[in-house]
Amino acid sequence: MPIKISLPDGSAKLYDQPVSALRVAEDISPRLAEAALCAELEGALVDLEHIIDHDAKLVLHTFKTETGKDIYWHSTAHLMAQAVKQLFPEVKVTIGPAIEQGFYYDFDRDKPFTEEELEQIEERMAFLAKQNLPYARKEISKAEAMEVFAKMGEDYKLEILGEIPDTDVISTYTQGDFIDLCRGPHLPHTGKIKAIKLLKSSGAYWRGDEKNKMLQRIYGISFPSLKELDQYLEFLKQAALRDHRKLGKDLDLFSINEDIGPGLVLWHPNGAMIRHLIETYWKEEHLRRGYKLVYTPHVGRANLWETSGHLGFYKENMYAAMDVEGADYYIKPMNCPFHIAIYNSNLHSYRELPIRLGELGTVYRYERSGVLHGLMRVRGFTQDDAHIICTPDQLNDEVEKLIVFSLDMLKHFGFREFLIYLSTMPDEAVGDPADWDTATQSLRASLEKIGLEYQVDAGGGAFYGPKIDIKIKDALGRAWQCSTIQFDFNEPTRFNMHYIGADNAQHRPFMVHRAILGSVERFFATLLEYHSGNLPHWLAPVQMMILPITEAQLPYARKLEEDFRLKGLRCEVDSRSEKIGYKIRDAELKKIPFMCVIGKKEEESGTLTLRQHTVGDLGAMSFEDVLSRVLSDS
RNA sequence: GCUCAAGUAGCUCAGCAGGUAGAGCACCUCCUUGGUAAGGAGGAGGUCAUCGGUUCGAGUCCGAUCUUGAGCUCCA
Repeated sequence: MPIKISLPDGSAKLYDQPVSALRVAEDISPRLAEAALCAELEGALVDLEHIIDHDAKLVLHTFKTETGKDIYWHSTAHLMAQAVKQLFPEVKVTIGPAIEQGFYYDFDRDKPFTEEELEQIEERMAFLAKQNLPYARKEISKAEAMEVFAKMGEDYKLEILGEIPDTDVISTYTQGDFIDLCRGPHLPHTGKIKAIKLLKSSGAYWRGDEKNKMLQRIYGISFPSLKELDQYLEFLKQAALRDHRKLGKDLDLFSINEDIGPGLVLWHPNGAMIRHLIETYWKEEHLRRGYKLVYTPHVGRANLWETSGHLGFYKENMYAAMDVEGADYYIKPMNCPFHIAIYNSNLHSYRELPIRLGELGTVYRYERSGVLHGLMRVRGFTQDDAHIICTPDQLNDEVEKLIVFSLDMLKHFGFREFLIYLSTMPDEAVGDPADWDTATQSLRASLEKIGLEYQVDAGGGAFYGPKIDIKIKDALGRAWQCSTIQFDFNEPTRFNMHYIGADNAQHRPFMVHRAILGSVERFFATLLEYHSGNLPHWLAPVQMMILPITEAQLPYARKLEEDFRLKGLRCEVDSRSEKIGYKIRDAELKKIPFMCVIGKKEEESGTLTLRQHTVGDLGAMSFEDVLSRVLSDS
């Protein structure tokens, strides 16, 4: 009875006796056999050496698939551990997984690895790679494994082994003189690893717990060719140029001042203009969708925060109380208690619901000094916050509208790729688990109805309710949370919120917290990085620079400036006594979307010559043409 | 908060066998009035993050503090 191996393209191969995955690859094409890194058999990942002895679906992974990259980098991590053990035998190995871009391995060592040592390790890795050492899998019992790693003094491996059930089969992978506890699979041999770069080293706690010992982590990346490595290093270089902290300085958008305090942002005129444009658009969109805008204070009495539960659940993120005539006041870390107070200031009928209260509310949270990062992570920031108070049967509809609203708004700013997460009940939570389940299902149903791909973050919800988060990526591909839609079981009860139902009885409303941009600061940073500072022209602080060729055109330039401004265009005149090339260069570096060159010709013919940032000369056109072109949204 | 690294003019950086600071750009003045990414000359600008120590003498060595960066942990 032949063995039938089904392939992803729908075809199949028949074999009379068991074959290795590699053999199947060879039979498909020699090139595939060369490129193949590991195999997936009926959804389970296995080595290429794995012998297939029954009918099965087979997928071969190369460096082109995520799984292929994963295996490739994981094997490189093992190679790094081998090199480190050879060079520094006293070091203990711990764990070394593949990550989104590369891999790391944590080592227990007294002192950090220096740059020179990283180079040494990198060289040793290249040397070992060239030897084509096979990654040999071996399955042993837990007892045997304990003995092997105890003999080597690898305490961390023993700790990991200790948590594996006694009956499980343990696998080890050995390449050359290095043996590691590992589930696998791995590359067939080290020779597949052609280009290696160790990027940085830093401290990392064992198992990510700051109570544990700090280990030395080395990050690296590898590729099947030098060309791909060079491309990646070039990408890192380009990403650094798009860093919002650099752009913020270059374009004079914002600063953070040591004397004022870390994590506290100063918005310069150009940055403030962009923020104003974002916020104006935000307000208009919210009014269009039935939101009511509110304003609330920055501080509130201790009693308020006790009622809300923040002093119980959120105190470590709040700043110390300030004394006002003997009463404690806290600066707000969230806006919700204030919005609830507005709701509670009146009696509400079910006919009024849903009520949607929105505010660009500035909050202050204590963040540990080590986590601050440009505008991405600060101590004072403005949330585009809103609270939706609705009846239980309005919930699904509201959540759905919210998801659509969020995506629409993010798309309007140019974003196209989103990571969506559904976060469920954490260990420490308030509310009835049955309610949690209902709300979580509602969030899930909305996501599925709209047809969005999402990941479940089990236990990642807030203490007060489950949530949907939408993240967007920065220049380096790091994801930052923007939109968040959070269900709240906590505060409606604590603040005794209610509405009068059709039955003339009091009912508890449902409440949803939500932010679309997240924080204006973080959103602004991701926006800058996404567009490399070349903002869509509706967001540019200066949309057009008027450049007179000589001082003789200055009066005409001033007149145009005024005319354009009256039409709602943000423009300025570069009146310096410099050559046109110099003024163009300057406007280009400032990433101003349009330049309007005014010379003798233009003044006499009444036309304008337009130039677009990064595009170049667009030729002569009329005042109206320039206007419509510059004011268009795209 | 933890580990490591760094902090010199508005910006980017040089200076480090310890002998009281330098470049380019930006800025100001003057000359030049020039058609699509830098015209020329001159000038001004720094208690070398802060505080303390070692030394005849410290940007340079040591310590503490503050801030920044890369991670860890945590989050909008």
